[in-house]
Amino acid sequence: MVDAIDIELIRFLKDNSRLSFADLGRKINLSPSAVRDRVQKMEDLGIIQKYGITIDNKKLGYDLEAFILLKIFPGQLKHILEIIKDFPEVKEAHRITGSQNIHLKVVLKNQIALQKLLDQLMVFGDTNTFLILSEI
Amino acid sequence: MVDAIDIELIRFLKDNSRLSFADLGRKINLSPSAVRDRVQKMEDLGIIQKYGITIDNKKLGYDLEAFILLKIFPGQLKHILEIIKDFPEVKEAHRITGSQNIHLKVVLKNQIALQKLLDQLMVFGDTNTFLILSEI
DNA sequence: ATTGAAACACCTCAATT
DNA sequence: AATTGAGGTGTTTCAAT
Repeated sequence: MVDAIDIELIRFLKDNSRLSFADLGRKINLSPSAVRDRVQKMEDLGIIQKYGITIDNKKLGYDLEAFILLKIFPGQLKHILEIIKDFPEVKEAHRITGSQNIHLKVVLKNQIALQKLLDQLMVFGDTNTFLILSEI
Repeated sequence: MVDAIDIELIRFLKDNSRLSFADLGRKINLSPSAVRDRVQKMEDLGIIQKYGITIDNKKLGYDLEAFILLKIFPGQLKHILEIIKDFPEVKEAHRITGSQNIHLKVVLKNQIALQKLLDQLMVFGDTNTFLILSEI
């Protein structure tokens, strides 16, 4: 289904998703067409889900990043699952195990924006916020 | 520094980083050269940090994803900061505020792999693990 | 900062191995 | 599955505005 060459392709695309099929082929000694077939196969199988970019949010004026754990109040879970991705500040949302049921990664301009977001989230459950100091 | 057109370009590239400059130009009515100059400017400024892909780890046999909060033992922080990214299971690592100082996102084949990872991390601090049930 | 044009590279598809 | 070759498209560079 996926062989060692596919894993190599994934490795190079993870590092730079804008590499051309020709460039990828040169790196692993394969023709552009063969590379194309393999990449398309992985797209069709849903192994490659998306080609994206990483942005430096600080440089765009979003100086605050945080993880928020939510312990949703009884009966509110279905509702919050429907609306959580409509918050533009929420970049990632996961359901998790434990006494807290939702894990968010949020990006914000400043503490005031965080406060406003927490005010909104408080309606649905108890919040536990961890500010991100740096990437490692 | 960055104007509304740059933000538009970022928006399209976030959705599909393999779009050609010509395609991007068609979407926002700009010449390929102009698009290229703007994108390169954002790369040079470090606003665009990386072109990457999103992988469906489950389809590659990595069925387990988790967040791990670490409360590092006194004197161990410097050491773990140096080695944490050498763990192949660790996909993201952040320093955070709170009584726990490090937040990890890890991807694993199964519970046994998680157990082995936790055994290694226990040396440096107390661990608190949240399994990821699903993305929202 | 943007446009336009020419040379070059790349992508795609079909035929072939 | 991979390669090859051909036609169409995209990219790059540079001069001009």
